[in-house]
Amino acid sequence: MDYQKLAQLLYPDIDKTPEYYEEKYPPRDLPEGAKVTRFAPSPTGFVHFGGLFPVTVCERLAHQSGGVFMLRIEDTDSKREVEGAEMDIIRAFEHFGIRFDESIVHGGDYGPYRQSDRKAIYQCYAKYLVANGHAYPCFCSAEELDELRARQEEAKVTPGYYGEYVRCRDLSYEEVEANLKAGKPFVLRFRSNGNAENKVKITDLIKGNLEITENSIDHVLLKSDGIPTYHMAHAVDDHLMRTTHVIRGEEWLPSLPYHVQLFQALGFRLPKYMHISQLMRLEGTAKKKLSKRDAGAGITYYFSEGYAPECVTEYVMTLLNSNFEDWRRANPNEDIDKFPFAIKKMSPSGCLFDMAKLNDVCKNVVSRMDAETVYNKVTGWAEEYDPELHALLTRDPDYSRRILGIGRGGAKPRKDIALWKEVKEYVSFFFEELFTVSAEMPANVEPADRVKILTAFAESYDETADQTAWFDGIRAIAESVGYAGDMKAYKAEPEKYRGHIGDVSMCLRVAVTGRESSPDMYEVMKILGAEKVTARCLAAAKA
RNA sequence: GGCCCGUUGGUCAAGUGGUUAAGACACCGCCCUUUCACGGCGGUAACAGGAGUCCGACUCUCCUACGGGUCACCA
Repeated sequence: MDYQKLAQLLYPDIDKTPEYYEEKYPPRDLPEGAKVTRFAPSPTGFVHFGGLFPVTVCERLAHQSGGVFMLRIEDTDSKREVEGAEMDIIRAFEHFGIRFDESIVHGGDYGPYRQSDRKAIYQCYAKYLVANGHAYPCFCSAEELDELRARQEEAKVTPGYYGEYVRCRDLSYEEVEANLKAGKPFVLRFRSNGNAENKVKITDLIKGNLEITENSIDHVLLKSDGIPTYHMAHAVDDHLMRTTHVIRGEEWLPSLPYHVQLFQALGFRLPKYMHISQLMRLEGTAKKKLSKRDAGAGITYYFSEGYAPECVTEYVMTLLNSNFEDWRRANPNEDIDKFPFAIKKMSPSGCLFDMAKLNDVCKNVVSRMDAETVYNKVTGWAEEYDPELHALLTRDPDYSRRILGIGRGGAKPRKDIALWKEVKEYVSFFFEELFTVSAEMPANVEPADRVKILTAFAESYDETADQTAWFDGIRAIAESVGYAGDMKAYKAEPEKYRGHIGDVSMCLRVAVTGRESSPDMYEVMKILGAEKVTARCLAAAKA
């Protein structure tokens, strides 16, 4: 068989050669050790939260080493494509501070960055493979393949197009020509020289040394519409874009031997591989892949809930590099990009997505922000997701900043807020329209005592008093109604008192804020002002 | 089912032949505090199971179990 002639028959319009592209996309001129990475999603209209993991690894590795990070759109499956999805992907990741150096919008010398725009390139290499006997056209119909699969399942053998089951591998030139003339569609298949009895040794930077069964299947390289499958596109694109590190989900591990063969057949140098484990969630006692329908699986969830992007990044980092939390404790205010990201610190096993941990990380990150930052971020979020809150906070920005600033900036900042969505509930009692008198009171305070306490406080509250004087006033009220003004005295002889100063404080807190948990009461009362404070105390006394 | 990857407390995890098997989240207790928080101190809780190698295995090998992935003209 004259493969050269067959290649010409199959792809008469392809006049470029691999040399042409090699020259057009030369090795990158980068410093020693610089990594070139890429994130390559399909524009399906759903941006998965899990994508943040490989993306973050790609971005860190590239930018930390003075390399390049690309975004390549893998739109070779027109059936799954969704309008506008490309921009959604870019916007989503940029929201989390991911900077792409090259992409369909950022440009770059190694494009096009959309696979549907690279058809001629793939076909050139397809033609090259045919010319070298590494690929052949297959005219089997979908029905024939279904039938083959059924037969293999029946016989309990590995399904697939390989070995004795291939039909089109050795068609003669004349047969191919006749099929083409008859207008029969064909796919281009890889002529595998692999043997399922053999193992290939491959090193994965995360998983370590692997021994995987050789690929013996003649996989499809080009679909009948001339568009490549993932595998072909991966080899051609990552070679031509000069990717040094292929970072992807571990679902690709089984096809790795095939990719190794392909790179060999194409004469490409193999890139380094890093396969990242999938994010899981717990269902009963079983770990399940975080799937589309789960809360938190879609990235838009984090927008609408009001997760600050730096909080999410922080959490992602704790899962990606096991020593990140230690580093953060040692460098609480350092820019996250200063963290030395290490491939070695990545876990080979999959982890569970832990919402509680995420929230804890959020609280820590938010607690480190100053009032101005919080104000700007919350209003920015609320503008889109909670117009009522936005209107409330922007009505009097200084008032809002004072509220959001309580307990902030000290050595032991409060950690009340994890998500912006929670801010409304948190600040609600500062706004009359959201405040409701609470009838709930500490159970161990007699209703009659409660009335006495609240009335006495309302009558004596002096908003000009300093914190000590203010508290002394409360202490005096406590003692006047038979409550211990000192916790130690109370603990020593609890039977001597009707309650303690803590109970009294709680009465005031509930009356003024409507809740059992709030920031520092002295600050809260000063911000609210004497008029509201006394009015609320009297209202609560009545209730 | 075949093939592949994985398995340290409820969760995330340190650990690379000899450790009282870190730390974080969650949970519980105590302390601090005017209270809720915050913070501090402490506690419950783990090497999936079985063989083997070795003076000695969480660490190495094998088997089993469990979990996950993959077997498309989808990525």
